[in-house]
Amino acid sequence: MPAIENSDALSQRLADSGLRSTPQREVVYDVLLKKRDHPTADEVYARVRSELPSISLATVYNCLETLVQCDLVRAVNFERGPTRYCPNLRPHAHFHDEQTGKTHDIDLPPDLLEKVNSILPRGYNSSSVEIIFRGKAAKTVASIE
Amino acid sequence: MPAIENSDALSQRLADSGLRSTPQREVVYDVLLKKRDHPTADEVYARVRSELPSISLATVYNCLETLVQCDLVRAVNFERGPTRYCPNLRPHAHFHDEQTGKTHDIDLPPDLLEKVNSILPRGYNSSSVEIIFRGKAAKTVASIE
DNA sequence: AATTCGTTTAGAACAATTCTAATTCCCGCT
DNA sequence: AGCGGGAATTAGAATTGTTCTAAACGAATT
Repeated sequence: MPAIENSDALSQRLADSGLRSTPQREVVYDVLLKKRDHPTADEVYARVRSELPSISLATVYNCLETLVQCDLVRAVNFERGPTRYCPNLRPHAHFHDEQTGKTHDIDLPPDLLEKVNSILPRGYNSSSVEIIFRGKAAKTVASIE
Repeated sequence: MPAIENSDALSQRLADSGLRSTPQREVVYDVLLKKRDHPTADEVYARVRSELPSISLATVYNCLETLVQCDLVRAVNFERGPTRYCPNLRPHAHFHDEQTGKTHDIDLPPDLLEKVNSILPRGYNSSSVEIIFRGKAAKTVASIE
């Protein structure tokens, strides 16, 4: 696992952005790292509460937003519905299983992003690409959910 | 322009699904065809009203949903915020200009979808792929918005 | 003309998120 | 230690986008 993906990285990144490390931010980030099933803010709230019962939902939203700003977490929106959060920083696509509702990370080979970017006509300057598959995954597929 | 992208196609597709052609559905579809700037339901509502002043917002939502069901229109969700609607049926990606907020369609070369699909590990069965670019488009880029 | 069923409608309800204003917390300074 | 100031958290209200509900409408069918 890359060194960046642990809690020490958090205070580092926060400091870099002139922000403070707080218990709320740490627990929110820990929760995302611990169960990488692309939870919604509400789901994060529920999980964080078992550790920090007095945290408020607004703070969970604030913390998630902060983590996204610091590039430690990606916010993902397939379809209408709540935003989901993903601490996987490697370039990856999302596979959305329409049967189970679960979302799987699919690592992207380095050359693919190039190839995808190459379809952009002149004048388009892309800073990021998102790829979302929809379909059905075999039961046997190993996954972090 | 492909024959499917006109209003006659609408009653055809509706009939195929056992649905009726109505003035509301026609105007909603016309509005989407006429100005392809990926409008939200509210924006569609505003445009339709100039032609059909008594239509209700609920009906606009209903019609849009119907058109999506008939595969005449794609619903698109980048980021949180309202769903946007797109009558472009060709395989295409979306380029979201972060400066202007405008969304541009980018046609996909036939081999790209193959290439993209090929990164899926065994066991993943994709029924559709969505590709979203974010970035900045040069002012000079020609576009239907 | 009565029946039926799909469609439209207004408004209420709902879900997700953001805003507001008050409080609390932490840090550096005296 | 005590104080001032900015950052962070908080509860709850407000907002936004969408869906639901129940009534009314309308076109086709008996």
